[in-house]
Amino acid sequence: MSLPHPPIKLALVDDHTLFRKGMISLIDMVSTQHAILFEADNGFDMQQKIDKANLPDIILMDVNMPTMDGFAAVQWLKQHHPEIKVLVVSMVDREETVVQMIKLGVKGYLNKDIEPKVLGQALEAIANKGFYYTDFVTGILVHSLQWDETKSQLSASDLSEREKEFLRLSCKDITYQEISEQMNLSPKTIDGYRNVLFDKLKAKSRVGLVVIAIRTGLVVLD
Amino acid sequence: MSLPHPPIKLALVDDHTLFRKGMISLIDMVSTQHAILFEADNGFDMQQKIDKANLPDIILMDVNMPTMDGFAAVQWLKQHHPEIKVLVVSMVDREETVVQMIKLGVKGYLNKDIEPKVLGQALEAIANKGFYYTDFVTGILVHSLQWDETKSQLSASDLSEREKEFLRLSCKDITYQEISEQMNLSPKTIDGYRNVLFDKLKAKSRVGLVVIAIRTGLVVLD
DNA sequence: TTAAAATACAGGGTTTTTCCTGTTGACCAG
DNA sequence: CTGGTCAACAGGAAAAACCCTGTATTTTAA
Repeated sequence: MSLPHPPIKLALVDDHTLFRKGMISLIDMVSTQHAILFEADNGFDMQQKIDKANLPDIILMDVNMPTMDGFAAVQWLKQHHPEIKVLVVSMVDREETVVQMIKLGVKGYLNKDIEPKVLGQALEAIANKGFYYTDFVTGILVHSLQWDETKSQLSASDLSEREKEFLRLSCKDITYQEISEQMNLSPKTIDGYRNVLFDKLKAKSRVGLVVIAIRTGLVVLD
Repeated sequence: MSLPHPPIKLALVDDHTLFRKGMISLIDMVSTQHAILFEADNGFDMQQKIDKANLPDIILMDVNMPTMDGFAAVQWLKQHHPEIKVLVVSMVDREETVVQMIKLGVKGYLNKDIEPKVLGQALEAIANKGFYYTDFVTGILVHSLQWDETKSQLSASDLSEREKEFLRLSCKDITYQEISEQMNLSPKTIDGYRNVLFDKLKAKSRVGLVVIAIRTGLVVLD
């Protein structure tokens, strides 16, 4: 369980001093092949302490911090030092938070209540493979992809086949005139479909129709 | 590595007889606690052979099959027997295929060139935890979430802060008049923003703007 | 410092979208 | 057989979206 030969350069960004110190002592226990370059209280502090001539390989990042939180800090890193890998270590495990962080490109997301050896595994995996995602994170990712039919008040079955076809075409960069041609219907009939869908989806305009259709998964963009 | 006590009821859907037989002998090797209820050549065949009084716990499903492929078969199962867990075992590992299958709710996705013992682990995990996702699948999921700046010809940096704001508001169910008010600009200025974005995003209408913005990740729906 | 972008705005016209009311024929149930 | 619902369609008109040309100011880069 020892880390690879070139010492891994680490940095910690977390507003709780005690937690940072605890982390460091844990890392010391699971590995000798590492160096802590700096500790920071928040994203802003990190910006000040980061040394362009000696960048860390991995930054352990908290999410909730004053002044400049984890999201802003990761975004800044992505912009200015994209080669630095971020491992989030946070107490929050809300689906939205995890997904958002993954979207921002973090290489791992650990809950603060994990076993110390998992931390070692994560650091090792990120240093070698480039990422470390637990079953917990994967589960959230999978769940976030699946469109919960129950979560959406309107089920796809509330729409007729023809209405779904109209909705699909409404999400393309074409006029109703062209939609009527592709559906072999009069533009006036299209007028009717639009009106019933405005009512069913509670939209006020075609743009509303489009965003609701996409958000609820009724229409999938190609 | 033995499977849990109540024997797991399995079924296989794959158009290659030889592969099915091979799978079965492999499963026999890694476990004694299971029963193969039936084998099917494709989704349609599966529909015929499935016995409502004795449903399988897990179905091993191929993707590419004649008559009724894996996608259609999984969709049918989701509709008619949502309690059956599907483990995809396929040769294709295209990102889109994997993501699509996960969206359909499959509990695992294995490539056909895996080690036999991984198959045993997968079956065990699906029977117990309900899912089994390899690093391979997780990697694809993570990647599919991250908007590849290079994949998209237009980077977010090609748009000014004000233009991104306009785009964001354009994806709401409001008129340009209302957008102009929210941005504290004249409707005529909004006219200008629309025109430059039509040009930059190669859209022909506001709907085109919306779908491109969402597809490229320039705008995230709330 | 000077020219080129970028930003904000206007006039005025065309096209598309949206909304309202109303008709016709098909199909289904009492 | 008849009333009720539904899909398809129309006329007509107001609102919104779209398009083109042109101006003033500010910001940026050579």
